[in-house]
Amino acid sequence: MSIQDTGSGVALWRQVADGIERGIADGRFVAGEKLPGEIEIAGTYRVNRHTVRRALATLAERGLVRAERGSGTYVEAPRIAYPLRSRTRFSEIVGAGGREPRGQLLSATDEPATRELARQLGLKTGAPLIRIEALRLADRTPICVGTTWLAAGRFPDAGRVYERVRSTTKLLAHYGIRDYRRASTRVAAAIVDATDAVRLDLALGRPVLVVDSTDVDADGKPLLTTRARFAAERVEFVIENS
Amino acid sequence: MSIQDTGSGVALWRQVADGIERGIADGRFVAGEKLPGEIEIAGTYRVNRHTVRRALATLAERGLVRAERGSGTYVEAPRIAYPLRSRTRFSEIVGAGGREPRGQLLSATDEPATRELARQLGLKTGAPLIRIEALRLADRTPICVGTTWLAAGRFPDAGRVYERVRSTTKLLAHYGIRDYRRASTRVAAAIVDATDAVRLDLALGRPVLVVDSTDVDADGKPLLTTRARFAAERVEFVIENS
DNA sequence: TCAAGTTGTCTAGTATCATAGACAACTTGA
DNA sequence: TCAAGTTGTCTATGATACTAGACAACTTGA
Repeated sequence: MSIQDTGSGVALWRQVADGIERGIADGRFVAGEKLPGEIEIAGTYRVNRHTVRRALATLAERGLVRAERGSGTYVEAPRIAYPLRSRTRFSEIVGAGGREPRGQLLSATDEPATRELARQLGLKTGAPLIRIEALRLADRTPICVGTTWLAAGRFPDAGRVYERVRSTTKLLAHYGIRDYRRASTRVAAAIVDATDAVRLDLALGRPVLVVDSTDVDADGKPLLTTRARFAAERVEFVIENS
Repeated sequence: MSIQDTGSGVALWRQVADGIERGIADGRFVAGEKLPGEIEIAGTYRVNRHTVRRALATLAERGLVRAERGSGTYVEAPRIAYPLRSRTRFSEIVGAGGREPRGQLLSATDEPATRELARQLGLKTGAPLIRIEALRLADRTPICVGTTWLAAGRFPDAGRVYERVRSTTKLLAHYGIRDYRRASTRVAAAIVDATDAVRLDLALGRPVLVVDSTDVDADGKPLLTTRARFAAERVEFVIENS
């Protein structure tokens, strides 16, 4: 691993951080596993413990590791590369990464359309909607919480259906919609709120990626609109420039 | 070119030096040509002139540029022409270019042969090997990092011997092997990894030439196999069609 | 309950990094 | 010869990097 003396123009903490990151990248440290203690790392790189702490701090800030006081520093799961395409299926993306996609219904309620929701769905303000809150996981790691609104008239009992199929794709198929595509996607970032923090198993103050999207059928008619909150430290979006 | 603020762990003078070196490497500055003045360089990178001077000083120390008081700073270093022959000696090649060849042992460890290594060395999978990591320089410029594997049975204590003689030729001579030749050579290219980048004093993202080769004795029996990573911007391979 | 081991936080000192300005020494071209 | 432009050297100041030591806060397992 051999670190260079100071004078190389690359800070020691950066060399240590790169070394650990490389260890994670090529599997020397597995996700969930405990890293060696700070004192031990300092020994192997022959630097001060504070220098190791600085390296770990940058890795923690980027979500690659997580420090637990009194216990140790643990490797976090690598981020899922999440392509944003016109055909975006959570199950396909997670499955492609060799992890098992899961869905979990949190709640299904009725509520009237706000003006903004009505506009996105091509309905009138106050039209009856079904609001579905769902948690999506890869294996046992929560990835995102999504709130989906559908017109109650077109998709009666959508909540109960979703509870059974646990997938948006299958939900729409149940109503005879074979194909759909993403009409628009907007991405923003925010700090997780207390409710989502519990659902996503995130510490308070951590960032989330907020994705607003509307799916339409083959004719371009709006089917549903979704606001999803992704745990930023577990996902990175990939935009393909085609 | 975009230089990062301080805090990235890479010193500004290093970023400037890398930028200029890159300019030389991909031909923006040609050998013999005058670089822009220090004040102008400072302007384009938005740093102090002293910072530029430090960057140029390291490049001068490595022989890439030469400063002439009152006149300017000029690009020196042409690439080393590195012939790939059946008799290939690093020390001879570098010495022929009027530069002093140096070798530096990075590590010497024991490890069992993988199937691939065993095949190349004519041994059984799992046979004990000695793995030597060495850095090779011309004057003070790192040229390549090589990982060499030898059969531990035939070359006991090879690590300690290499540390003393710092040359593959002399290492083999120590075991009574007067002559050897290259049996096979394969050349590939890759992006430098973080560890080699530090060793080769290369900026991240720069290409390396990866050379896999096996040396055999006069009878054609494999002696050692090597995977070397050459700083692509400092070397060009010459294949002589004879 | 306790000891050992871990991460978190604080103070302090030294070295390096980066900026700023001034002037000397030298080269080049008019 | 002279002016403009170049690199070389000096002093000075503040910010950052690295090391060192001590202790607090916490977790784990015996």
